[in-house]
Amino acid sequence: MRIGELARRTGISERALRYYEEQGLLRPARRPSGYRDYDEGAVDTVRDIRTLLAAGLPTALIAELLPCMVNGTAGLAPGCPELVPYLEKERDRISAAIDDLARTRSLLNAIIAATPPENPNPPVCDREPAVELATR
DNA sequence: CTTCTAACA
DNA sequence: TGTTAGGA
Repeated sequence: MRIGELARRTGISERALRYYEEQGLLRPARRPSGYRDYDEGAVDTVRDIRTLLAAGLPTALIAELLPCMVNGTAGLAPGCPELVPYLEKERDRISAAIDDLARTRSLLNAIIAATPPENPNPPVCDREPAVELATR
């Protein structure tokens, strides 16, 4: 399929798809016309790329990881276990990030729970709202 | 009409 | 990343 179809099927802009190729994340074949030619697997690969990027993994690591997670099997393909240490490091970083967010959520929950609705005597705050608050 | 590369009021 | 120019 050409880039337009892949973009539609993944919801990722053509611009981003070309950028991923530039970063070594995708290696589409080329047609005589020069148009990129993606195989069906590209759809899933793009999903993995988005997931990994969203989690904060560096593109360089993702580029090495993708070819190591071939078929739908579990574990890295043979000849790839050297990546495990890096993956463990990313996993630990993500765990720490999750913990930080959980603390933030707890703090907000405490504030929300301790704030009575329709506060008749609001705390002092003379500043104007920075943004229009939705009234719904 | 679709895609390509290169570049940025 | 978006967008656009200038081509194929």
